Amino acid sequence: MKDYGKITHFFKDGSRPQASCKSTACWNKRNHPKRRHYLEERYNAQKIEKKWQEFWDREKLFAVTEEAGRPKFYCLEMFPYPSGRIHMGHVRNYVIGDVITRYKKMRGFNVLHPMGWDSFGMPAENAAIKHGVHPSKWTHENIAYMKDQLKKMGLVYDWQREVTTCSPEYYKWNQWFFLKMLERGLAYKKASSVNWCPSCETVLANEQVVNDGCWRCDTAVVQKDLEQWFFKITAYAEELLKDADTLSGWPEKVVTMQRNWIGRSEGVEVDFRITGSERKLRIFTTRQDTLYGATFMSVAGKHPVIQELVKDEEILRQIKALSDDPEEKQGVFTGCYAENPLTGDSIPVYAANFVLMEYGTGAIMAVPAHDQRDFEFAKKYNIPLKVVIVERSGDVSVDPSNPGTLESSDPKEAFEDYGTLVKSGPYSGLSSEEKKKKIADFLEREGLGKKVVNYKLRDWGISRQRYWGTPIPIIYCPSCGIIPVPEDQLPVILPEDVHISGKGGSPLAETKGFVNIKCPRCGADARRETDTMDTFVDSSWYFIAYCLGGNEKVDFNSELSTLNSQLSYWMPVDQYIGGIEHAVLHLLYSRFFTKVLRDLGLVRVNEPFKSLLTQGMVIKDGAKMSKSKGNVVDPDFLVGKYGTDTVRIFSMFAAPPERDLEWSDQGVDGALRFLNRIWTFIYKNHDVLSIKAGNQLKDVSHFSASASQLLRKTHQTIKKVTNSIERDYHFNTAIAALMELVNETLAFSPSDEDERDLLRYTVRQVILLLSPFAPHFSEELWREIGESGVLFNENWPAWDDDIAKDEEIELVVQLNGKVRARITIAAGLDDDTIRERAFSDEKIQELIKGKSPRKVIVVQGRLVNIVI
RNA sequence: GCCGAAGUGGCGGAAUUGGUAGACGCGCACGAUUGAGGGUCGUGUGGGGAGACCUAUGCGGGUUCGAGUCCCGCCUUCGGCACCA
Repeated sequence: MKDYGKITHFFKDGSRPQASCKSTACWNKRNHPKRRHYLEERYNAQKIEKKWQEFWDREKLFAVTEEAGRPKFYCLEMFPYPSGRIHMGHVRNYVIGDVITRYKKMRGFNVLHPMGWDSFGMPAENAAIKHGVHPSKWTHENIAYMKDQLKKMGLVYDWQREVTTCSPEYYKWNQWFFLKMLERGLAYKKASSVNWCPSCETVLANEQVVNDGCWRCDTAVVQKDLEQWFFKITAYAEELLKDADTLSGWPEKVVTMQRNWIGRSEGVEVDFRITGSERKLRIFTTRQDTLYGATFMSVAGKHPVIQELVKDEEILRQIKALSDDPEEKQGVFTGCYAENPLTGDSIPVYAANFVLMEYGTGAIMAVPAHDQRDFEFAKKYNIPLKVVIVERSGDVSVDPSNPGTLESSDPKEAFEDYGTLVKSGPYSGLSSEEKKKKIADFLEREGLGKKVVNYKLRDWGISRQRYWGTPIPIIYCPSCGIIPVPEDQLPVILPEDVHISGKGGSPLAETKGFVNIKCPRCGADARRETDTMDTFVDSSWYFIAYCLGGNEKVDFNSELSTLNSQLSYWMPVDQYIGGIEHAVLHLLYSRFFTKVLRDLGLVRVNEPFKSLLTQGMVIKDGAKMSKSKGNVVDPDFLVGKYGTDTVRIFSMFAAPPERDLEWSDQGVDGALRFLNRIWTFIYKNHDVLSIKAGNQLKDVSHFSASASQLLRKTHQTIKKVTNSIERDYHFNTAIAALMELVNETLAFSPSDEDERDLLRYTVRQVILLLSPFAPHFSEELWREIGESGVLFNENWPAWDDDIAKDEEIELVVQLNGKVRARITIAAGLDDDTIRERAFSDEKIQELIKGKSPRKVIVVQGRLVNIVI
């Protein structure tokens, strides 16, 4: 175990950062050579930040190893796509993580805080098309630049664990997972109608279509029939849903979005016999209680039954011509009739534009009286309604034989609620809920149907017709068919010498050296798969790669026991921080991958992320920062102008992390002012403060009122800052509390040596509390007050509740709930005494003169309310 | 349409279990320092009123000694889903 506490020098070569008082006005320089200033007179952020960044980097202070018995904390921020430069959203995200990391470190945790690059993806290809630079070169240059930016922000990571998803060492394992999933039937290929982005010229998964547009470029998505590879995420639908209940550290909003996305519904599948045919039409419904009310059926335009049974060309033409406008219900009568299995009624079968082939069975029974869509459809095509459920109306019981039907009363809309059944044969008079179960049982018993569970969640299509991604390790052989690349031939390297034109299809298809290959089974000429994987595959397990030591160290074939000891030490991620935009996409895929990896015996956790913090956007002038709006703030510029500590303080102070943050240049000035005031104060009081403070105060009994107050405030602040961080990472209130303490500290003038001790003690606590937020600044001041260790190896300050307790409190005296007086009393008096004090107040006596109070309420530490 | 979150000074935002509304910061005003500006420091700052006081947390009700906080009904804004049978 590293003993950080014993570091006495600063750099490995034994040199120390030089004390640097250049001020000629500094008398200490002449008179007290042994107590020289460490600080310069003025706060020069650029200078000190560079120094400490080099120091942290050189000492690798955030390199961690598993230490059995020491509590771990895995703090993770969503890794960036290396688009070229860090933006303010990154700054906010990563500063939050850095503050948590430094805080947890000071609380004694073994903190894993890694960083990497989500470096496969379209912008690299676009750059290649536009500027003729190879995606690889472009990506690696961006990574180098952005890594430097992160360091300049004072973010500390275990860079030894860095991952870069576009490197073969990394994407090899994407391919390996693919093969493992193929073996288990979790990866498969099928032809289907897919979402196609004409601009990106690639397929998109369902989750990646946002408002009918591409999640990346907003281009309208079209449907296209293609063969592509899928991951069978639906095999885990039930578990993903069930385990959503265990995500107590996640925002409820995100969990709800995932539940809705999975979209579980319980119902029955029922077979309807088609009149004059052996063909049965299977439908899915969750409202089998309305089965008696079915007056027609609807099937999707693409339903196979149409091809089988409809012979009339004109009808087929009309079905094809059905509009896909969601506003307008449209249908065509197929000429077929079906039999209701419960009533034997013959009802017409329509093709309808609102029935989805992809959900359920692609066919429904239509109950216009109890489903709004069916209702609208029935009205349009003059199909009769049959009311089978009526509202339960209090104590008025409905006579099942004569329900007073709504049929004649021409309802305006369908009655979709549960209620009491009418006109439903033997089930009449029962409640919907009761009948649902009975009918389901009956159908199952009679072989007419079965209970099923349906999900909205679709399998995850991962094929992308792009170059800059992980090659799918598959070979197509004319005689052997689809052959997986043998495991020992991984990775299938993405060739570098390709021509990227941006015109149609993947460039890999035209790269002969890549495509043409011998079949590993029979040796015949064969072709490689030229699609690459969705980049969300890369980000679905990167948090596991970090645990194993980063890019080069990942090896899932190595001894499982070694793997397991690393993974079970670090996993799950204790705190994950990132944008809400991944609420479904990345977070759902990662949960799925974790479960698959668990079933492969690689990890032991069911869920990857214990707690999730979704930070708000950074906005300016009321809108999200964007080039087109011209309201972007450049982090490089800010750090150059103010220094990163000021930027960090403002970012953490201006709003709680989950809310949007309105950027304010004047607010940043204020943050700098705050730091400057502390700096100047410590510099000016050098002769008092440069003496190292003890951890205990000697004698506080004779303290002046102002000294007692400062001591109390110090402990109150430690408590408040700690609680703000622990409770919900509300750094804004933590910093506000620190500002209050600083204000009081600066106003304090000690009157003797014990009180000077107090000042030293308080300043020491301030620096410790400030250090996660303004780390460079704090390290510098730490030296000035005679300390030598590294700040984040110090213990986080503790408070004493007895000292933090107020001795005197101001009490509000209310008359009938309105504040009428304020009295100052000693803390801890009993109710009777407090009441007495309240009544003896002159103003109160005046106001209640002659009246006798009806009631007096005493709230300890708060107020007295006299009701007259 | 359905689901969820949020509405507090000129602005960003504070307010354990219902208990002093507006902490902290920005801005603004006045004063000090300075030749001047900037910077820094001090004082003040929800609205109304000379004042005692009155009035204020989107709007309207309710519960309570007491409501930003709890309940009912609306309005607005922002997110998510949107024919899922």
